[in-house]
Amino acid sequence: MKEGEQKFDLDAFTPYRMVVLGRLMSEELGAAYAGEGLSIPEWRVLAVVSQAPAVAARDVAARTPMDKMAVSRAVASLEKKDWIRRSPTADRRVNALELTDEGRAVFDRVAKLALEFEKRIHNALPSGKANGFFEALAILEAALGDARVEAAE
Amino acid sequence: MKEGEQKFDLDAFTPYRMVVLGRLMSEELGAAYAGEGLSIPEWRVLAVVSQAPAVAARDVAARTPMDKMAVSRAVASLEKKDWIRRSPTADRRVNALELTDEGRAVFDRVAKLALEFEKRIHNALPSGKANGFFEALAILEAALGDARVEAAE
DNA sequence: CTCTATTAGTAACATGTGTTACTAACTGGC
DNA sequence: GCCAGTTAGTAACACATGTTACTAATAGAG
Repeated sequence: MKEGEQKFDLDAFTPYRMVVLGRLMSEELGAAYAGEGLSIPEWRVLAVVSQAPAVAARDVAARTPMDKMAVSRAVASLEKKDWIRRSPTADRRVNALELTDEGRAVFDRVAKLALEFEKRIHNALPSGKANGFFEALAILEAALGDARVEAAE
Repeated sequence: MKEGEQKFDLDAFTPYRMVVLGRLMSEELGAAYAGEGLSIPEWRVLAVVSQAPAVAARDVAARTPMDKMAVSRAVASLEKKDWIRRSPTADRRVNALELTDEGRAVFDRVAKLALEFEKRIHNALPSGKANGFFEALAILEAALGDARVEAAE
């Protein structure tokens, strides 16, 4: 190796590994999503709306890594399938979002598969390692999230 | 909660957290990539080619989560910028890929930033936690990768 | 040799995603 | 009340990405 040349092993690079692993997981789950005709943004919207009744689109954007445009698209698509209902609120710019019965049924089926998958992940990790892993995840989320907020100010 | 309704907290869902965290990291690094006019696929190609002299595009595809079309596009773009050179081989379908001097220089600068970022990640994790985290990553990669290969057979 | 099956790479199309800019609606100061 | 500034949501555009199908080249069976 000449002077100044960087040695670099992509396989040992953490951001790369995180992205690839996240992608592997998404692909696994893709079967569950796609089987119900759900995209990932749509699934995220359903997940947020299922927890809080009558949320607004902006709340979904605040609770997920989607911008308001992505939420808008997902909601429009979900409404077309009659899985979500929009109703007017006092603030006429805002629509309250709710699951329809059918939307709730779809969400329940996918959530069931998602929870099974989550269990598989936990089982794959030897007991004792799992806790450390999730703690480390939280630490990194906090470290990077903070850095990002600071940079935006 | 009515009968059969799933309780589901997106923030505690590991695939979601992995994807979001990977994305946060990519955004951090985006400054480094974009500062040099590099996209992520291009960066991956540079990283693979920097390690092995005269690899073929198919090898890049085999070593990364990119399909051959993604590699083709990244290589075409890198060649236009004169950061990669293609030379013919005995098999006339295949081109041997190599970094140009300028390509090597760009790669070295970005790799330097990437390694600094990697160090930041390690420093963010309390000593003792870091090893467990990377071991857990490897376990999950193996578990999911295998499942995926099986499914494809 | 030669004919079929496979492989490397790309073109063309469809789809998804990010970005900017806009409209309608609201808020708060005056 | 009224106007400047802000917010919710969407439209329109550019760009990136995935998918399918194709071409050229090679390998391998017979």
